[in-house]
Amino acid sequence: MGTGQQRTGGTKEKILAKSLELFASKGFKETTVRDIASSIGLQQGALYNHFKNKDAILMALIDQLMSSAIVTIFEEKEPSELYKRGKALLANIATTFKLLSFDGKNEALFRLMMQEMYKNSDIRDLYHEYFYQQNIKKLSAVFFMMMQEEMIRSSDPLLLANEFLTPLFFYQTQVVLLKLDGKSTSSAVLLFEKHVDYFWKSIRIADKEENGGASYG
Amino acid sequence: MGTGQQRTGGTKEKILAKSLELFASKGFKETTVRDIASSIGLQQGALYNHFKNKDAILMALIDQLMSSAIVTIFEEKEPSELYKRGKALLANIATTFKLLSFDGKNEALFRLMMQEMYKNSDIRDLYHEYFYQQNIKKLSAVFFMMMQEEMIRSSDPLLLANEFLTPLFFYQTQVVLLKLDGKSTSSAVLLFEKHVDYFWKSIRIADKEENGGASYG
DNA sequence: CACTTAAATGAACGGTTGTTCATTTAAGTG
DNA sequence: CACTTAAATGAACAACCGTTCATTTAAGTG
Repeated sequence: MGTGQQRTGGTKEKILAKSLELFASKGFKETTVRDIASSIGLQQGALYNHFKNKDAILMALIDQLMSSAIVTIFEEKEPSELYKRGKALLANIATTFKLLSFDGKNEALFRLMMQEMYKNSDIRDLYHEYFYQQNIKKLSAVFFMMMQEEMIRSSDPLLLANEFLTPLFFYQTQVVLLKLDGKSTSSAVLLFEKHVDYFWKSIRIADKEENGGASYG
Repeated sequence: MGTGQQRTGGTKEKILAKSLELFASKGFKETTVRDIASSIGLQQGALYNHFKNKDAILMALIDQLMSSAIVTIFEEKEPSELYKRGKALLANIATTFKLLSFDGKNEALFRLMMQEMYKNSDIRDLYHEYFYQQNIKKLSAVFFMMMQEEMIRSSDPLLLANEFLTPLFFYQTQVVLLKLDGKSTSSAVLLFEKHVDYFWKSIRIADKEENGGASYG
């Protein structure tokens, strides 16, 4: 007894994966336990060997969301290291946002979060704390250091962080929505890079005109 | 016969108003016909004298959404008139966004749209066409004229329109979410105005230094 | 082999859902 | 007044929901 034998063929993981897909595309309430079970070739009752109830499946997915790539935009380094990379850091963040919209699992987690946020205060807190606040704070710390080093014009770091991340978040949403209808995402995708260029040009200290010249004249 | 006598005490409107409230806070599927009926002191069956079924209520609300203030950010004037107002126009748009988050009905329509967008392609189309595309196009026309008149630096008008509207949309969402938890919206609200200042400063042609000086030195 | 036990079955349960409908109520019309 | 008709009632229905459970299956262990 108590040897904790593992006999599972990964059913629990299958349940989570299929539930995520279904919750993301139909919504939590609209997805029935029978939907989930039949999507992996089981009877409804079998699910209750792996989860206490339907809500427990959602909670397990929320846990996944918290440690997912969605909420960890930055690499593991500290702001005091990150700021040195300048525009390349911003470009990297933008690319991360862009790729997340095209990774199946992250996209589903994103859609789940967006839909249930308005009903579920746990998801709302998670969105606020991890998805928004944490990234905003870290990025404003980066901008603060860039200002001290006179890489960028000095202004409100928190505002700058919002100005930079906010459009990325919006474009990410746009891409996800466009994909739902099978529409082209190319023009939305272009905006990711255009935003980085535009943003960096508007904040950098234009001493050296590092690459492209001024766009007017 | 056929005189079309109106005997109603506005029940149909009550149904729509209460349904909107309930759909926005609990979701469409989660709201029962009995919820709606009892919220206006009726029995469930009475609703079917006014709407064919539950879906018809949602569709009626979608029609309201289409003509609501949410999707008509601009005044009725043409871009060739609007552009002359310069920064004041942008400030006005930002204020409109801000106020919409505090108007009960518009806020509810917004929440309904955000929740059901991912499941309902009608709402998704409406969001894309009216809420996003229409405003983006009109604003880029305005920016284009501002460039021709050398009020602002010349660049991609479509990009500029996105750069301006996108943060406003995000802040609007933030305010709505914060209000759901009864949290303070003051710092989010501040960002509306900060954004206008920051944005205008970064695009205007800095010939005359119209008000605030450069922020570094 | 016998024994244990995680996992799957499938019927069954109580509750809730959207919807229907015969009936009643009450307001407008001549 | 009598007549018409929109609106409200409240019980009822069939379908569907999440969940339970006695039972079976099958894999690991000694």
